Amino acid sequence: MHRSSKDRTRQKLQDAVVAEAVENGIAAVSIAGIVKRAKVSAGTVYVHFENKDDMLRQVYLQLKADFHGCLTRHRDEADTAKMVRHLWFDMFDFVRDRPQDFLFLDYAHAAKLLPPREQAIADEYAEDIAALLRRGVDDGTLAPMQDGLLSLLLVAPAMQLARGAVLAGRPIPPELISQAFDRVWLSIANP
Amino acid sequence: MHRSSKDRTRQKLQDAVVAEAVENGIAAVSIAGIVKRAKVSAGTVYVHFENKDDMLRQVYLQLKADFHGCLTRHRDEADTAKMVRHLWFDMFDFVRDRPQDFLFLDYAHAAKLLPPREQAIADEYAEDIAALLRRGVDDGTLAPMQDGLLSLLLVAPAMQLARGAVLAGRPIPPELISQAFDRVWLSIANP
DNA sequence: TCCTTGATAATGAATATTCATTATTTTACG
DNA sequence: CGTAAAATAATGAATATTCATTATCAAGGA
Repeated sequence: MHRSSKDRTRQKLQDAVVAEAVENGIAAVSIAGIVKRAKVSAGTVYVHFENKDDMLRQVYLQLKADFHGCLTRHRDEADTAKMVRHLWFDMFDFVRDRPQDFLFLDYAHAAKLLPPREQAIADEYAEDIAALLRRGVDDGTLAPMQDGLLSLLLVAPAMQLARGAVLAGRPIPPELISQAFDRVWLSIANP
Repeated sequence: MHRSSKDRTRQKLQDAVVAEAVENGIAAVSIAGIVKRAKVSAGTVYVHFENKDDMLRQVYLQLKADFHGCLTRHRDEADTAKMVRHLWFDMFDFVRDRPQDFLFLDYAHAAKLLPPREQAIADEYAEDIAALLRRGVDDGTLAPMQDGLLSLLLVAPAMQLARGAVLAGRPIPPELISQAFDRVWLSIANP
């Protein structure tokens, strides 16, 4: 099997999709642009994907899974305060290492790429984070509050901070990540 | 045949653009879909706008201005704590009154609709909010921190809360808005 | 030899845009 | 006033364009 070659082509396509989408917006991604960037011919796309929409969907789901895997790397950390800290910093590691992929996730969310069934899979990731945080409420580390509010207070500022930095094309200074976390912690901690 | 005044037709088109974009994603808005929804003929679009992209841009800029005007309605309130509270609750008023328009703004942001020149105009709104908050730092009400962090801590959770509620199609209970504000306030207030 | 990819061209369906015509409103002038 | 002319808005069928997709054939590597 010439498997490795096939995988590499797929990865080239995925990277090209991300780059095109980030540069011009998802609405403007075209097969022509993608194959030009990936240095691949048009027909090759249809060896790997059913069609353009399928390609966008698959890339999105793949990155979404990568991202969530990165965020929850330390889900087994018993000390909730530490676990939440890891969650925060791991997210910025992903953003530092794969800024384009991160932006694509951000854009794709607003582009209605997924049909309900697959959207439900994506939504489970958010629910998974919420469940992790509930552990913190149960053990008294985090303040009890309405469902979903906790993850919102934690995740929204992080995403916004990352988005801003990536768009501006500059790295996020570690001390800013740290400072932001300290402020956010004030809003979610159990006093 | 009955003719409505010019700006009534324009408004119908704008509403149709928003509705179509929110329903299927901005990538999928088509002239056909818009004119069907607005109950006007295809040619009418080109009476009001140069072309499809121009229409999307103008709608976006209009809504962006509306939204910012709503947020900063109480910019002259001398008591910064009160002013920030107003900012928060006025935003949710906008979301309650015009949920579709709000979602459109959210989607459009990720769709690279604007060329740099016009994007700069849109960016000034964020800078305006940041400036308002700096007043709060100067008078000791808000905690001093890195540039932009303050507005991020305030605005990101609000947007996320609103987005979630609108997508789920349910109104945001006032006490949730209030509770969220109290938590966010902990992260931005000067102790 | 078989599988994957590259290059190129052709197809056609979707859809953006044009424009001559019709409808309505506003203005000007008796 | 009343009404003709001018200005403006809207129409929608016709046209132009874009672009995803398919087809074909050649080449290269395991």
